[in-house]
Amino acid sequence: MKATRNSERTRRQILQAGFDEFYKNGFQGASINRIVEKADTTKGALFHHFRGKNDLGYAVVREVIHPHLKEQWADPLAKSTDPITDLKRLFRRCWRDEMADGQLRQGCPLNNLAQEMSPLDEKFRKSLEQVYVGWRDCLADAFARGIKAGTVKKNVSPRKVAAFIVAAQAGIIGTAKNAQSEELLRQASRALFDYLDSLRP
Amino acid sequence: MKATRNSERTRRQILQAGFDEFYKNGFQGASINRIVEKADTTKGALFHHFRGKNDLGYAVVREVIHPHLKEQWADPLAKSTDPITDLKRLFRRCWRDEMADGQLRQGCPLNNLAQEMSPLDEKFRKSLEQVYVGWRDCLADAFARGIKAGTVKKNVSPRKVAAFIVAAQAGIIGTAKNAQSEELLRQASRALFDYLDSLRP
DNA sequence: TTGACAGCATACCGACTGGTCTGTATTGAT
DNA sequence: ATCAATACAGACCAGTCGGTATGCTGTCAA
Repeated sequence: MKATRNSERTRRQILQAGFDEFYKNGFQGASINRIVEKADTTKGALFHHFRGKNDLGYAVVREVIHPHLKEQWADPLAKSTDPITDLKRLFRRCWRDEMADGQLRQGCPLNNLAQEMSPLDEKFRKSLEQVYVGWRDCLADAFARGIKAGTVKKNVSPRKVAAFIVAAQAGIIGTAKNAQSEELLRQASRALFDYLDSLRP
Repeated sequence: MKATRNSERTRRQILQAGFDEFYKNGFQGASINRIVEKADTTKGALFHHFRGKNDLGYAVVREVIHPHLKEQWADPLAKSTDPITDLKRLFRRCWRDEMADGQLRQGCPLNNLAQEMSPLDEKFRKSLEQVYVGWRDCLADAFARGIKAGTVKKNVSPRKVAAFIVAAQAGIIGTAKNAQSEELLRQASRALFDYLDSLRP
């Protein structure tokens, strides 16, 4: 029995437990029974707040993953006029902070879900793509400002660079996770930094 | 009833059906029942040739995915002394040929399995990592030869470049699959080509 | 105080899962 | 011809899956 009935709190607990379970086992490998157990509630609550497993998945993308990514990556770059410097700092911070608590093992929650679910469920794909679009747009805008500010070469295409950086980032995290190798993470990152530096005027 | 009893043929049918099913639904989403149905055989046959679902997965990586990747990517580069030119040609061929039959929808079979299974099963991770290591080593060797032949800048680190290219390739295919966009695939690829060109002497 | 309804708990459901077991047909060596 | 051993076939199993139906309980407006 709960301390006091609190709908919003229950919902958040289910969302968080869902995120954890999806992150750990993938969406298809995730178990609703384990989710409600971790959330310290029951199926009645879950199916009261969400229409089903898929719906919970969309909500996790929208209400857990997206805000987290936005806060961690998009917001710090929102007004940057020197994206190369700022990106390198963000990457370094990410490797240092987040790799400690399991990113190297489990990879990127967004990319994990995308690789697994986007071919299987169109709504999933669209939910996830929205996050990617936001991240790419943010990067492209930052590079456009960088060009204006003279911190980036004039003849680069912001959208092209943004598309590549997002892809490279996902790929680096993914291959490093499979190799379970910080060394590989560092090697690939240094190469990415080389690429970024090649965009300087 | 089969035309004639043929152990090797049955085994190959199960491997191929397993590959198809894993590729389409992911490993956890794959169904043994569907696999034996597609392979036009029964559970008896499957469990005669393989110890279980996981064992079939390892075999698919070893005997289907690895040889295919090797033939398609590693072999053509095995003796290259101008990896930048040859890689660009291989990439272009890949986008043209394979994107037609579902690579844009389903992504890279190796990377799909890696992202899903490597955190969940150490044997899976090692099987997959072997393929990645082969691909990276092949690339690194090609760049080392390129340096000697003067087609690549002297001061680049072959291993670093190889790690980055493999990661970028996986990332590009993955993000393009999620976006379902050939345009994104081309944008990111052109940026990768820019990077490759920056390694010229 | 009393309905009315949201918020949840629990028992339960059919479908399907990976895996086992037993039986049988085919094969190759002797 | 005989005898194992191999190569399956198909019934069967316990367990888990996502999802539902029903009913109780706390909350709050009237």
